Amino acid sequence: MGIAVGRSIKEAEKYCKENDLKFTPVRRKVLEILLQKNKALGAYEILDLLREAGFKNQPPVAYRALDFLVKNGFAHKIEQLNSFVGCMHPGKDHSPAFMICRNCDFVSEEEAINPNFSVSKIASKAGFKVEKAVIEARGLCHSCASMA
Amino acid sequence: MGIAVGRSIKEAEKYCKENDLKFTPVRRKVLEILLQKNKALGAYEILDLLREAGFKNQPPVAYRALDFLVKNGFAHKIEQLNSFVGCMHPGKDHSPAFMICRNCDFVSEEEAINPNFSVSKIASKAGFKVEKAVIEARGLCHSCASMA
DNA sequence: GACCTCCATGATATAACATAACATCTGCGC
DNA sequence: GCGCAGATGTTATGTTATATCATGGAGGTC
Repeated sequence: MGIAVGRSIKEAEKYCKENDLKFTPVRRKVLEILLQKNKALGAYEILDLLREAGFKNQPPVAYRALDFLVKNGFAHKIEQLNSFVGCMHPGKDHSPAFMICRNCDFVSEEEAINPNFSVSKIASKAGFKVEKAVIEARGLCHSCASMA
Repeated sequence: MGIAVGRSIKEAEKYCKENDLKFTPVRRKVLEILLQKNKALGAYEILDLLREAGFKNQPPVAYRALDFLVKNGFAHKIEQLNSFVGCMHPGKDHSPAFMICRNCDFVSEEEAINPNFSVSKIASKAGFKVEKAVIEARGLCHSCASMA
């Protein structure tokens, strides 16, 4: 396991302990999978990896764990891909924006909130109260762009 | 048919003529449905409405028409809902941001590009070249917020 | 007009993504 | 021990989307 992965897992564990959440074996394993693969994975890919690791592999197993991780900020769903990524800086209150490379499928997570950039600004013009913003860009990552 | 709907259909027709695209009966009907309902519709809802209108109703019928409309800017896919909306100002080159009301399901389309707001700004920090940006906010629309 | 090509449509099947519903187990407070 | 709440096991099904191959129809070319 990579050092960064281990650290993220430990942070998740700590956060759960502090907030009375159960960081059960399946949940931990799914988070490990997401962090280790470091790319967007579909629920059924995760399911396969769970089975390989000796867990049960009916769809609800993966979806429940993913719900938990997403709800608590340890993972995010990439709507365009119907897939999931581990969160690179859990715990922090954040507003992620995802950059999805159409060539290599790598997904990078950036911070979307800064003084010049806020979905709420657009929304307020429309009298809309934002609770959650999905920002996902498709294109080419630095390394794929330089190869082209 | 509403006046605005008729106008949008006419614009689509004109655009297709100018660009050598075939604005066929199914495609026109799907666009009409989207504009008339003025809300996000799933492919299978559209399929039902097509059947009622006397069209064939296998899934590819709807998906093909939707692909055409989305590709040419007459409609957009709302990724969070796996559904589709007619475009409020087709033809114009634009960067839409959607506001989805969790209470009434109404979807409004705003313009996301302005000097202070650009996904590309976030992306360039990461060396990422954006080709398409998905921006979708969930929350409460003005009228639902004021009722609460 | 016969022929060809291109794209749209028809039709069948299946893949991929997600959840409902209900049973069982487990940790924990009482 | 008992009951509660949340997690997991299990079966079934619902929902969204695409692959594939056959057929049709408009327009160009000879």
